[in-house]
Amino acid sequence: MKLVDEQGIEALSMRRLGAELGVEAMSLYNHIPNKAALLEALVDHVIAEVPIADEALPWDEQIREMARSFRRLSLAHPHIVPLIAMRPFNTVTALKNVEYAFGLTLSLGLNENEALHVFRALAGFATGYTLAETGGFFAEGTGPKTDYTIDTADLTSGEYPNLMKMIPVILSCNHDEEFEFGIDLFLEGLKKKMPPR
Amino acid sequence: MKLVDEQGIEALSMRRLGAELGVEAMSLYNHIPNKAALLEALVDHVIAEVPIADEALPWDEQIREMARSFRRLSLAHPHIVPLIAMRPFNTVTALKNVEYAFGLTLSLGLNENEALHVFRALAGFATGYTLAETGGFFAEGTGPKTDYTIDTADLTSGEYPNLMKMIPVILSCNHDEEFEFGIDLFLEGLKKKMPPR
DNA sequence: TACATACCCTTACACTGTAAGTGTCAATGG
DNA sequence: CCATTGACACTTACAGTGTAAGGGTATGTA
Repeated sequence: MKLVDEQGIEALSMRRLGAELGVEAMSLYNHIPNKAALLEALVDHVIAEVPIADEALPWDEQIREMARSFRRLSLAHPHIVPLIAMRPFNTVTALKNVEYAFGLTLSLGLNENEALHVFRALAGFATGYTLAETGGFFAEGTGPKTDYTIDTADLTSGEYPNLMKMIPVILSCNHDEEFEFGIDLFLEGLKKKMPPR
Repeated sequence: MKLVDEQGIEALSMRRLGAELGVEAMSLYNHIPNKAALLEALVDHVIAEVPIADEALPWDEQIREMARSFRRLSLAHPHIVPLIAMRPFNTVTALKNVEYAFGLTLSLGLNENEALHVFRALAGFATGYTLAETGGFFAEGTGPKTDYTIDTADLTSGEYPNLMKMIPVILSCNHDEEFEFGIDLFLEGLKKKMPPR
């Protein structure tokens, strides 16, 4: 984890990890079946840190807390976020969070199908947003520059008036606030779909 | 693209692509600077197919259409979805879609900051959901099986009552409908945040 | 004393992206 | 008409990857 956090995911090779541990690469195979399992363990380790929200809180505040925790821990290990986003939440540790989340959505009075939809919509937003954030949003210039890449400096022509108008807020945007805004949209929509209690 | 669609992203190596084209691997470098540019071109090619919605439609229907188109084309090239989700939308072709989307959100009467939030929330949901869908949702069994992976058959103990209750709907869930439900939540929340016109 | 287990090692293989250099056509300009 | 150029292909080579195969040794158990 230290290796990945400090040097990125492509720095994690069996030989390099071995060297870090003062051991040959092949010795690692006495502890892990293969590299895929190693990556899965990394994901599991991050997910394991996501705490269950305080069940005494109002349900919407619980949802907020879960999303915040997920994002906070993702941002703490940005190089692992693509791995997290790509794998289904079916690791040992993620199970307790899924169980909790289903309990929460079911308690809202929705039927099972709708409860599942709500969970997946929120999980989709949280992973998608965080993935984009760690990968570098459009026009923030953190992404890799290639032949196909556009630089904001190239947009001086009048072809993209709306985009030009947005550049200042893109550069000054507060991501914490933006993430909360996204959750707001969801929760407001959800409250409208919920049966009265 | 054909190679990736048929055999997965890891089947795309310079040598294999060369062989497919009846050419040596190094000859490809006369046309592309490096492999990263090749991948970026693939992403760009998919995004290029996402059509701008009919501007005569109501604004919420335009948003729906854009999200649907993005998902439809993503599902047509599932192995490329992780690449799409990881890169910022700053390729040449994606630019016109971003410009259009900003025009749409700005036209809702929101200020620029909020318009950006709305765009990113929707984009985050669409990419996150589609990524999860192509990667295999939890408990649908399409993900890779490793030591850390849970199988639904292992859940017979009473530790996860909510999860057990959800298994049937997880297996029978209609993803088209679910995606629409997610957009619903967003749009309902958005309508509540919008200034009256 | 015998055996099993845990853990490390070395060697080897097939594969990766790509730097460097060479060869060969077709088109262009003097 | 010939020289030069550029596009495009080739070969060779290098450092790096995951991991299969097999061998060594120290510890704990029967």
